[in-house]
Amino acid sequence: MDDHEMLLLSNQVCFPTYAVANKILRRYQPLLKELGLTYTQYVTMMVLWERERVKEKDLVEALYLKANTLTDLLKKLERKGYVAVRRSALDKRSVEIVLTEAGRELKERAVSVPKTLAEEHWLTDEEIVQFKELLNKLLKGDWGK
Amino acid sequence: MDDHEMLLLSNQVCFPTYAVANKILRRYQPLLKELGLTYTQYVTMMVLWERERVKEKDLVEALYLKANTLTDLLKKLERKGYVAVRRSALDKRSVEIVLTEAGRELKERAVSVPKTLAEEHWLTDEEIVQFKELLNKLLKGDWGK
DNA sequence: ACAATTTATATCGGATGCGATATAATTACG
DNA sequence: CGTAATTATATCGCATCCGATATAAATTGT
Repeated sequence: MDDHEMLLLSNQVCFPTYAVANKILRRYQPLLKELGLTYTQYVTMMVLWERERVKEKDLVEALYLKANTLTDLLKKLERKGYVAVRRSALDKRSVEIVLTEAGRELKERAVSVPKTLAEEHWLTDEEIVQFKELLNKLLKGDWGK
Repeated sequence: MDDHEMLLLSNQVCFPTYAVANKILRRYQPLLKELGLTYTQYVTMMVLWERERVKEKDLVEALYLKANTLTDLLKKLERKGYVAVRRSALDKRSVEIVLTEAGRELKERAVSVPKTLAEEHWLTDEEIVQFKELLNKLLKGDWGK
């Protein structure tokens, strides 16, 4: 591949990944709006629904985000009453996030989101498996710090 | 799959897509900083390097973005001197974007970006083909408007 | 013990990205 | 022909994201 070709949009992997991520986000937004959640708030809640209680640090790892991105987001989730945020007693640098009763209740309503979207069959079951394997390889790779 | 499983982060397609897109963005940023471009400005310039001259409307389609996202971005690229933005004479609603000489020169320096990243081999050649096919199917799908 | 380093968050500023809404130009149509 | 509908942008406000930098607490090394 020569220099010219290297700069063609169609030869990039980054570009369609970025475009698909944006497109997925746009599809989720109207559904999440009914729950009063943004997309990042939604995936954050997903971790809480699985674990009930996590350190901010573990959340950062689980979501592949940076701590500063989560700081504000957690405050917003706290204002909405879905989580409690408190300094850990054991390690006063650390922050613990705990699911509240309201947060637990939200889960019941949230089920409709993956249900609705699963019915749209963007990919076949086999393609989904393939796609997730590739995405995982990219996520685990150590090229992005 | 029951309701509980449906809300596991590990069963989502959206989540790793979103995480990978963010990770890719983070990897590009330091390289693009040397060119004085942000990621979206970079992909916009890619279209210009291919076509020399486009309508804003066509740019919106090519980049899978919304017009309002591009309006500000184009002004910034214009301030940097890489493009000229003008109302079309034929259709005064429409805006034409034209690559400038400085924009053309930028291309020479930009080649280093895909070159550097290609050397990092995030995926094998075969996986890249597979991945792009899946991404394309998702991009072409009519579920996201 | 205690100075130096590391770790976990918080703050700030810059750049998106989008929906909702507004505006101006063009097209459709009765 | 003139009004209604459509199209292409522009504005505004909100919610991310991130890098750089700051701060406080814990850990390490001597």
